[in-house]
Amino acid sequence: MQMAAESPVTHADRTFFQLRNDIVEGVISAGSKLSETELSTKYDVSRAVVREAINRLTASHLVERKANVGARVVTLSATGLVQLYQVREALEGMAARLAAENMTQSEIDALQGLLSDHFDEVKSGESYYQEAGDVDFHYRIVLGSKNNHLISVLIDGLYHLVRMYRVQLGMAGPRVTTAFDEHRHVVQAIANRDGELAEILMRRHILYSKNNIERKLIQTSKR
Amino acid sequence: MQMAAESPVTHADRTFFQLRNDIVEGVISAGSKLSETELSTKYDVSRAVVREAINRLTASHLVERKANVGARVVTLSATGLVQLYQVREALEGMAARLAAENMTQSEIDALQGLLSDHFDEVKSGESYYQEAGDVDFHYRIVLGSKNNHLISVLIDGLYHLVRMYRVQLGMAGPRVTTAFDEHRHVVQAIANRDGELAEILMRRHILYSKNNIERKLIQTSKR
DNA sequence: CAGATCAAAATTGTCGACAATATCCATCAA
DNA sequence: TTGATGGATATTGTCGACAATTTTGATCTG
Repeated sequence: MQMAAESPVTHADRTFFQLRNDIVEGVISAGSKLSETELSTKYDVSRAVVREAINRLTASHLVERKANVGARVVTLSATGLVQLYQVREALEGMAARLAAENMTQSEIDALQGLLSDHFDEVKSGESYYQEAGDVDFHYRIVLGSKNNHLISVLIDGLYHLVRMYRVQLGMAGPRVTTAFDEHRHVVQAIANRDGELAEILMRRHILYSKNNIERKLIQTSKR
Repeated sequence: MQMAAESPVTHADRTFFQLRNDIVEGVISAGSKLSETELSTKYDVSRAVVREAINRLTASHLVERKANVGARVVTLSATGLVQLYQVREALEGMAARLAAENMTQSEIDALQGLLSDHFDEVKSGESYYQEAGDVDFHYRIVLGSKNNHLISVLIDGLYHLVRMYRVQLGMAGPRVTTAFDEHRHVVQAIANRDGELAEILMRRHILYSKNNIERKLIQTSKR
């Protein structure tokens, strides 16, 4: 999937992408303060562009800002994770419903092709699956909804937070084969143009997914 | 309802609120270009604060920005309206479900009180209802979800766009009494702590609501 | 020692100037 | 007339300096 390469055109763009990546990957740790001057020397740009980058991150819910005080990276928590997945369930459920109505036949074919590629990987045991494959699957369906609001809220916003949770909790986990089956059923419903079923299956898939990552979170906090 | 008075603390805040209001109310017309210098003289602040205000509006989907070109107020369209309501259906449906689980008993009591006040108004024929009452109803349920993502996406984001459509299409319309009944049923489900039903009813309410406003849009475009 | 007070230091907010880019418009060639 | 070219104009992007606010921490007081 030619992942709509986000190419920075302005300094603020570039700084925004770098900063976002550093936050998601944990290079800048969750809950830490973002000093404008410090970051401006680190990324070698003026404070103004750092400010703009931070403002954009605030819009993605990766950073919280208080007037006259400054910005902090969000802190990860169990309740935060649950709330995030509740929103995902609602939005991606709707996305699956709309995808069933709006995806072109060739897009559906491509989606099925993607799935059988994954199947081969899983069978031959390579399968790190989760990260690359799962993301790709969800992206295609969200884009297939053809709903701009849905697309931007999820892809520009929530997904980065989801990834932040995954990365920082060290998700490589199992859940490969069962998730694969769930994906297969969703695609089947979309291919049948059954939006109602696609929504139900997608919501359930995300619910399971939440339970899985939540279990990890609890394990981690016990250690 | 003590509507969490958004009080501007910084110039950028104030400019953001003013600009947002001017856009929603149609003082600055849909689709028009936002010149930074022009606005900075109009609101009597520097270009930097105008830029920040515009960036925030971009995050709320009220304006669109292109690098090195500038920002424009979004244009309203039938498909845009449909897409907006699809997202509302998903998010507010989930909000109603969560509200049924998470609202305190006193919050539910207050919500029922609000409804019977509205009932008196409707019966005595005052009833402009739609704007004030409807907004209040939806706000309470979204807040009752206790889900921060849901709250911010809807209240800081989509609702302003919804209002923009309503204002600019001159919605004062009928649909008062039937909407009232729909509200009543949703509240009943929440009072019964039946999240599943609350979600279904809320989704249907929003669907009807969309059909109603869509009809107006078609009428308007015919004129 | 706990808490209040206040000046110093650090950080964010705002501004005007300059640089980089896009847009406009007159000129020219086919 | 149409379309291309290139320079003038206007607009956005970036910067460093100053203003306003918060935070720090040293001193004083009970």
